[in-house]
Amino acid sequence: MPNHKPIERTSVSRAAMPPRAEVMTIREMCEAFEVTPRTLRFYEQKELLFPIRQGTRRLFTRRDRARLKLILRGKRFGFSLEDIRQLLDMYDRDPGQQEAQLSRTYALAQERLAAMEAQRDELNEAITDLKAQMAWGQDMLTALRRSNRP
Amino acid sequence: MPNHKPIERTSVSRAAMPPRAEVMTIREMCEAFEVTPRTLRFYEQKELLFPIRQGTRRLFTRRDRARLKLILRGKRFGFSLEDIRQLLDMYDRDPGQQEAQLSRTYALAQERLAAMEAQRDELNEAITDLKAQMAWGQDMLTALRRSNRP
DNA sequence: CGTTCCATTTACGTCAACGTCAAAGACTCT
DNA sequence: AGAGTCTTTGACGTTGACGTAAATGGAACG
Repeated sequence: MPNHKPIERTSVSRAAMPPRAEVMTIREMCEAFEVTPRTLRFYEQKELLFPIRQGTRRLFTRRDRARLKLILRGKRFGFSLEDIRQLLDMYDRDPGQQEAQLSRTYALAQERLAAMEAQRDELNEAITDLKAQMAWGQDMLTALRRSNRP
Repeated sequence: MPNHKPIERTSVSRAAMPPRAEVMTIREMCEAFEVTPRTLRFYEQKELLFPIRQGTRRLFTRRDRARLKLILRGKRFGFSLEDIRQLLDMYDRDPGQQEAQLSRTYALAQERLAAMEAQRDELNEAITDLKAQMAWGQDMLTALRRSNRP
């Protein structure tokens, strides 16, 4: 029985690094952001992230982390990955057009907001209707039970 | 120029039928329920509908119409077609177990309701957050505009 | 040097509810 | 009999965001 405690192989080198590591491995990223490795590779392939390489291994920089934050935020709002890519791209291309970029982003956000509110309203209508149906079913059930075993 | 007015080919035979036609053609169904032919054929293939045949053509009975109504209602509530099929099947199998059937349906409806409410809550949170982000962006924009052209 | 354990690459699979052809009837009017 | 207009069947395509499996590679531990 070699060792009980799993050895943290890279614990020495990582402990020697500055408190907030410059780069993170794929696994560290996964834990930090609650995503799978597949997701990170997928995002790289879709040009949403650009991890550097140490040999063949990916190392995610602060930039990648900032981007991933934005990606996950965008997803919550219902933006597609393609939408998000275009936005991030825009900010990357020329770091001068701040105003134009922000106003473009704002416009897209407005669209999204409207869509989300529409969806919520539909959902609420459906919920209301379902509740009505259920009330009806409830009554039906009571009546049935009464007649089945009085 | 043969005729301007499009002739209703089946107008005679259909006019001869009782006021509320016993069966409907696929096209009539599509118009009545705002679905495509593909949808109706798909539902038949999935054993949600059972139109009879006149030669090769489908004729949808009152039963089909009742089922379709339920199918579309179920869809609004977020039930999958498979869920719906099972429910309809259940009611079909033995028209005796009314109480058991209704109570099963009620239970499923409760699940659905909970899911829908959860989804709505998530959506609402996202909406709130997006609005917050947008307010921030709004401020940013104002500040940028002020500094860009004062 | 061998074992272990990651990581990577590649590529096909998934899921739902249809959409979108294409080819071949089928019906009716003329 | 031809023309025009449905209808049907069959089968592959679509969409998004990954999941999953297989084969390969490399690094650290012992």
